[in-house]
Amino acid sequence: MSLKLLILGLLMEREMHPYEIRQLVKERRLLDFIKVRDGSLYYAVDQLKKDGCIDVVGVVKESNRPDRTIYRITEQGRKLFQELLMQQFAQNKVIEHPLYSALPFARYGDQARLAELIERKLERAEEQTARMRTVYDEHVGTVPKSVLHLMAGCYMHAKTEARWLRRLLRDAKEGRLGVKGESWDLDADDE
Amino acid sequence: MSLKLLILGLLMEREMHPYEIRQLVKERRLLDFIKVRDGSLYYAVDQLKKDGCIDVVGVVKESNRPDRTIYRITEQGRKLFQELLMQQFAQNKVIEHPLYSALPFARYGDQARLAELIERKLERAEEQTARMRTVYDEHVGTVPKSVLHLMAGCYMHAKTEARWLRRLLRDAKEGRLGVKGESWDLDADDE
DNA sequence: TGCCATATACTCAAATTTGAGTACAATCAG
DNA sequence: CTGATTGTACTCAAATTTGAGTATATGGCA
Repeated sequence: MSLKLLILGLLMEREMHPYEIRQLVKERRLLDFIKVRDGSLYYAVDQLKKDGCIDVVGVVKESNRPDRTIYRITEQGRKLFQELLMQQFAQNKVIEHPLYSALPFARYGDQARLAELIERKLERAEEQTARMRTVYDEHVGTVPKSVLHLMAGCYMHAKTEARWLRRLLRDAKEGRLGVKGESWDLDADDE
Repeated sequence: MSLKLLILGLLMEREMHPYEIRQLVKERRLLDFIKVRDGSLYYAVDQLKKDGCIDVVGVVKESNRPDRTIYRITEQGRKLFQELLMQQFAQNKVIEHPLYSALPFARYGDQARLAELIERKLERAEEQTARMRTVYDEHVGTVPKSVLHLMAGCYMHAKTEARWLRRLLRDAKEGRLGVKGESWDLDADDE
């Protein structure tokens, strides 16, 4: 599981408590690319502990803040880390877009309303494209190239989505979603 | 949940039993875009029944085949369908690539091995691009345009992934993943 | 005829994710 | 100085997904 990889990866750098992991993920802009819910985080940490991949180093009681349990990665954990890293690179599952399950039934919905929703999605995708571009530009030269690739990938995918939605919107606006249609040029860059 | 949308959408056409839904999804090539595990399918059907969105029409006992429970969509179900459809178009979550959680830690792994894995991923992405292109071409003129858009989206995303991986592979092969690197042209179409 | 693979039609426990809630502290505007 | 918001650090039940298993039947091949 990718969250375990994330936790172990950060613990390779130094000992941490779960909340600190959360903070670090945010700080490094990884939150823009990887979702981390509190529940999953603490669950994953518990699993890792149970499997002997991380150890409790100690509990810090700072005056009147809640206790913070600090963890360290073990030898076992380093092994799992390597496995998960390779696994993540080895697995080959096709990414699924939420619209994929909706599009086949688009003709049953109110066309005008759908066009509106698609328009909003397009706006978001364009914002996302711009944001990812900025994040990328801001990190050039300061982070390892693999991280740059991560940001680049996010930008490219966002841009592709925008391009996709732009055409979808055109057809939606003209109420063509339900009719059998001819081909268009999938590779054209018609922005 | 998108699986419920799928089930209700197919039941809009006619009454069916769960296994038939599975078959239909396969037949229409939707399986290429949407994953449907048996467990989830039967679970979702149970939920829909419990919520009164579908009714049991009857159980067919064909000689010595297992019984097939046939379901029909209810008025309630049609309402939920509309809701889910709109929800699916309205939701705006960024797609997450499995590599996103691995790339930040790529420098801790064996570089040669990673390059190999990336190469394999690239091959798969190229195959997927070609397959999706074929699926698209095969369906032009015979399916509603929204379905064509679905296939087009899948093709475009696969193509983008291949373009992304191609550059990643170049850096991985030269062991540059761990070093701080300069910018490259994200929009170039260097195939 | 015997054997194996595949198709049919599910079931189920275990793992994981989700989403909301808890409890206290600090900070800041009015 | 008071009330509202935000930050810290988790907890937990319920929903969902996963992956494997079950049981029967059919078709093909040797």
